[in-house]
Amino acid sequence: MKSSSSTSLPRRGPGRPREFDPDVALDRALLVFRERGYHAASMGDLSAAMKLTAGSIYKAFADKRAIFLAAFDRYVDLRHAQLQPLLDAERNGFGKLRALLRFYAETSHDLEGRRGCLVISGAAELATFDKEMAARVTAALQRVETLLRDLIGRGQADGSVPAALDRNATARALLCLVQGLRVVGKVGRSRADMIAAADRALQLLA
Amino acid sequence: MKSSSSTSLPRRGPGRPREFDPDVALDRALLVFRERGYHAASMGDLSAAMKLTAGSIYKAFADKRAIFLAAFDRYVDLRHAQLQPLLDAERNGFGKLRALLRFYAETSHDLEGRRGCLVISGAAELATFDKEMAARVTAALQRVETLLRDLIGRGQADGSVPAALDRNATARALLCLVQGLRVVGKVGRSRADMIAAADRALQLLA
DNA sequence: TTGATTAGGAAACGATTGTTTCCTATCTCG
DNA sequence: CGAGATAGGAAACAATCGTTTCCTAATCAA
Repeated sequence: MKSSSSTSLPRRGPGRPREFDPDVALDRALLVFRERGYHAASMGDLSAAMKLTAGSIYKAFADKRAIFLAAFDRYVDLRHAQLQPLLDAERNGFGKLRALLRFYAETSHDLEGRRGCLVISGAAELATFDKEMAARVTAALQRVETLLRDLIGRGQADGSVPAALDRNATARALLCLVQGLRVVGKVGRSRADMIAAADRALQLLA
Repeated sequence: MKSSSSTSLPRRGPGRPREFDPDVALDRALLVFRERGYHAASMGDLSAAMKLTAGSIYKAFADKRAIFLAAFDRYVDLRHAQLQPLLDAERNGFGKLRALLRFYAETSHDLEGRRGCLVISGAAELATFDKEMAARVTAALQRVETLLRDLIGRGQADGSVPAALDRNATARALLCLVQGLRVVGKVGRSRADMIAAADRALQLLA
């Protein structure tokens, strides 16, 4: 299937080669979707942000929905790519969990917080009547939940997290917490507020 | 200013009297907005759901945005009206907090969960470029946070919640948790999953 | 009654939407 | 080189959007 993820080769074949980097264009579209959501982002907005005419965009994407789906996938991948080194920098499970919660808090305040979360936009605007979109939202949430559960398990193995606590319920509760951080951060709270909330939630692991 | 909230009198004055109950119409519009969000809900959708022609709707509301704002206010009021008796049924602060978290969990699964939350829709779709909408979202979140903080304080007073814990940080963390329940519930998790997450979060008060 | 006023509703409105068309430019392949 | 194929981009496209108009119906004040 699609192996196109990031920095894939410009593709070899006949015809005039593409003059823009699809990932760069997608990063620009991503910002528009995050700020405006799906429906309020017009093709005009996307065209201006991507620095491409509508005609060129339609050569690369089937329709507006396809742009959003591609931006969505890229957004999810980028978030995890940004998070990973923060997790790697921590020694034990608890430290990694703290890093994860703080990552969400750090990206949920002020300017970066007001730029929204595509997962939440997709859930609110499209998931109800678009099964494929709903499946992607579910998968994106599941991915975070699984990561949380794995980190809890790791913490229990290395002794940094109490062995007694329910991994599944705790992972789900923390999943809700981080998604809530994104919601609350959309209307602009201070960094200190968000960090304090995340640190307070961390006490579920004490 | 507007004192129109619920079950206000049909208004006295000259001219043909209104034939529909604005609150009933608003309840119907509310469902459309919850399922589709703001932009994807067309006036045609609203007209059909409200059982009114567009012309009649525009007699009662300035524009589509005004319908959403009215539906938003009504949604927030209705949610608190549904929650209040559950709080009243509990004796101490901890019981009330448990009731609040479970109320969010109970309304965040399956059909009722897939119907979304207007606060989140408003935040994701409108708040970025509509200051008045952003203010309403902020106020709605603040109202829940304040309620949580008050209930924590009450619990600390009656001894059902540890006196040592940080009221502000805990209220904010629980606010994020319940908003996260609404996000996750949008793509349909089981009742058991949501209740378990809420109950697990409740251990922040132990 | 009569006049003023407002609601209900069908139809029409201009604007904007997402999308396509068409022409030119640039590449690969033989 | 020439044939085929694809990208870039301006302009045109049909459809849908939110909104208004206009006419009739129902009410209140006098």
